[in-house]
Amino acid sequence: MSFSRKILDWYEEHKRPLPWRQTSDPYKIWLSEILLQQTRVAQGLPYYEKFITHFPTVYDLARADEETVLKLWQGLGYYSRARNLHATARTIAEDYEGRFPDNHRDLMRLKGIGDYTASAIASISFGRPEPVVDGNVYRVLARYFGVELAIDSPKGVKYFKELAREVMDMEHIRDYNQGLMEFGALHCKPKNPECETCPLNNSCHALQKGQVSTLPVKGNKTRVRERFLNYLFVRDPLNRTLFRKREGRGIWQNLYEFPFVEADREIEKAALQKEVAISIGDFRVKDLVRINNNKIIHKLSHQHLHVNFWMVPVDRELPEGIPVGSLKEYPVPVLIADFIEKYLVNSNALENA
DNA sequence: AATTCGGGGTG
DNA sequence: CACCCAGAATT
Repeated sequence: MSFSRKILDWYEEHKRPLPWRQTSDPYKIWLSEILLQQTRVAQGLPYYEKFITHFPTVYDLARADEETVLKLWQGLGYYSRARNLHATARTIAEDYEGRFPDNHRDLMRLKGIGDYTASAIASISFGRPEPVVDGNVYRVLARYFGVELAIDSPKGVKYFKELAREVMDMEHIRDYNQGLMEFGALHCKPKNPECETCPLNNSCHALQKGQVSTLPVKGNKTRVRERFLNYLFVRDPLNRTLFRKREGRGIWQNLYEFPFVEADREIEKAALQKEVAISIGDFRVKDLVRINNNKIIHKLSHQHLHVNFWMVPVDRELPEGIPVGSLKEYPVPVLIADFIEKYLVNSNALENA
């Protein structure tokens, strides 16, 4: 039996009943694919339900404010996906009469849609014979065919894409593509793959050669940057505070946060007090008080954020102040959401600080 | 060709 | 702790 036939049979027996598998509506397929980029099904699933409920059609999403979209996306990470999702919804509504392109080339022109996602939508929604190559597919193909090229090298990317095209079943492309990914996610797992019960175990190259634990091969390892952030919870007599949209490049673009002082190392209270006196301008700043008792190290893929939150009481009303009670309405990074929840909602922790 | 975009689950 | 996740965009 062929490779693709075994994948299809396995999928028929083991597939999970996920909501985007009940339809071929390109809007829903597209939404699910954007949500699931670099994201596990279990983590993305509740967000899919939320988005479909709030935005049943692409027009509903196009009509929304970006801030509303970011708020719904809050907690999922890689927020450029949300911004691009919103931008593409508007493109589809305004320039495409609400209909998604039905082929790989035209899908690729839309923001947030790269080679993988274009192939996924073209095949799953429109039945086009396009192979998908995600992290799961890299693993299954590398092991089964014994490919030792690094999956994150240009040669590797090209080779795996061509290999995937050669072995796909274009007659059953919807189930084949989803089945191959599902097989990688549930059976041919990164660690402890279940080779004993694998339908491919009599012809898997890695299994015969003892390479299951060394394939696939990956090249670049990520370097982590250490950063030191001091967030300022400036509070005026009316319990208003300063809250700003994060602009420019870098993490958390267009999300909200408190003003902050960044240093190249852990900063002392006296030095910070000096900085704060400058940045708050002519406001009289009383004593700074560190709010968090324990060290906060917020870990991202490429950054370790060493964070302190400081109470900065000021003696008169802030013209740009926002009521503390309304902070929860803004889209914020998890780090800020956790702070608000811990110190500003269940608030007695703050009074003890 | 390398880096940089989050956050959470896993072993 | 390191690794991984239905990758894309930028440099």
